[in-house]
Amino acid sequence: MSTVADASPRERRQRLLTDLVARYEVASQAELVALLAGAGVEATQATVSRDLEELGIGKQRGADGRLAYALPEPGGLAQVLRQFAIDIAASGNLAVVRTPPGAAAAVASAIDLADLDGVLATVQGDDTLLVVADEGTSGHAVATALRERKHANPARAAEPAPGGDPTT
Amino acid sequence: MSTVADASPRERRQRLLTDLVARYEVASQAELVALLAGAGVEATQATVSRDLEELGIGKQRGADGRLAYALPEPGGLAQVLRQFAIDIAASGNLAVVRTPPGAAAAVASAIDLADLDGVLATVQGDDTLLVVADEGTSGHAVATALRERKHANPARAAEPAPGGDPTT
DNA sequence: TCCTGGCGCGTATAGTTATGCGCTCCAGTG
DNA sequence: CACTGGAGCGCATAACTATACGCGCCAGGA
Repeated sequence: MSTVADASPRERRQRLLTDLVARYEVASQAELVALLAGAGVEATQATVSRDLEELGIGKQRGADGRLAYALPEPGGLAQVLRQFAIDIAASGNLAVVRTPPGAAAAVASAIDLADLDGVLATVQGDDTLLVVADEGTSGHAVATALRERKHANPARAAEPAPGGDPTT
Repeated sequence: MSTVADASPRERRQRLLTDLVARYEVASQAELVALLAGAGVEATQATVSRDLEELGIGKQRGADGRLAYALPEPGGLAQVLRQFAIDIAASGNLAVVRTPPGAAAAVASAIDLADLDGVLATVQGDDTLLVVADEGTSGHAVATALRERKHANPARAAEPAPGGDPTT
């Protein structure tokens, strides 16, 4: 598929965009158009807008509260799972995730940080990790949730889950 | 400080906003205004815009590529560092991060996942982790980068390199 | 009490981003 | 070759967001 030698102008532009967004605090598409032009790539704001959508790039607040373009969260759980979770199974109140050797810890802490509903704790070895389900939940449910995270694309939050809410 | 009993209308509104953004995929401020109204809170789009800035809320791509408001990244490196990195020091080609007992692994994998420039690898114990700098980089440089991540926010800060002038 | 400064917010509008429409450039077919 | 369908993109503009400005409210000092 995407060979590096493949230099369609479209791909080149998008690659450059990703790079610009990662490296600088860019606040507007007009700015991106200018930066692209500076790199010898012509494009209009409309094209950039469409590219940003395809690349999954959004706007987040910088240190000063200003909006700046940002790549899709690289530390997100979905990303980690997609990269490292070879297999996700369940037994009793446990979900079991297999990973490449040495990657279990990374997956475990990503799960911990994601603070998923129904997850009580994680323990990991080298290439395997156990996810302990809360009482009232099953390992299967947790495994399913993890699989969803893995296959559903992005990092987002939009759930019914009326229980256990810190606010309000 | 922010007592729960403190029912300033402003604070109430912002709390509600945070909640709405966390729970639903909201695409526009007009929508937020409507949702607020539905919860009995009157506000205009301008006010919402200002609130979002204060709350650090940005727009990220949802599953379908559409933009939706999103809370500041909870799993991000900055967040992890702020929460767990007690001290960041350096010696030779190493940066040394102290954490609360047991948290070193989480910080290490967050750093791994962030894929920082100049970072070759990480090794961690229970409450300490070593970050090995690339050749050509120093432990001090890495430590500085980590401190910046900790104190600044997600995106980077820099100057447009190619003489592009983002005029307005 | 009157004055003064700061904060919060609405209004109006400038600034920014998304998108309907139509054109051009292929690749695949007959 | 001519024909057809689809992808990619620019133009113009609608949709959306940020902000300059001004007003009203409130606390502190004279």
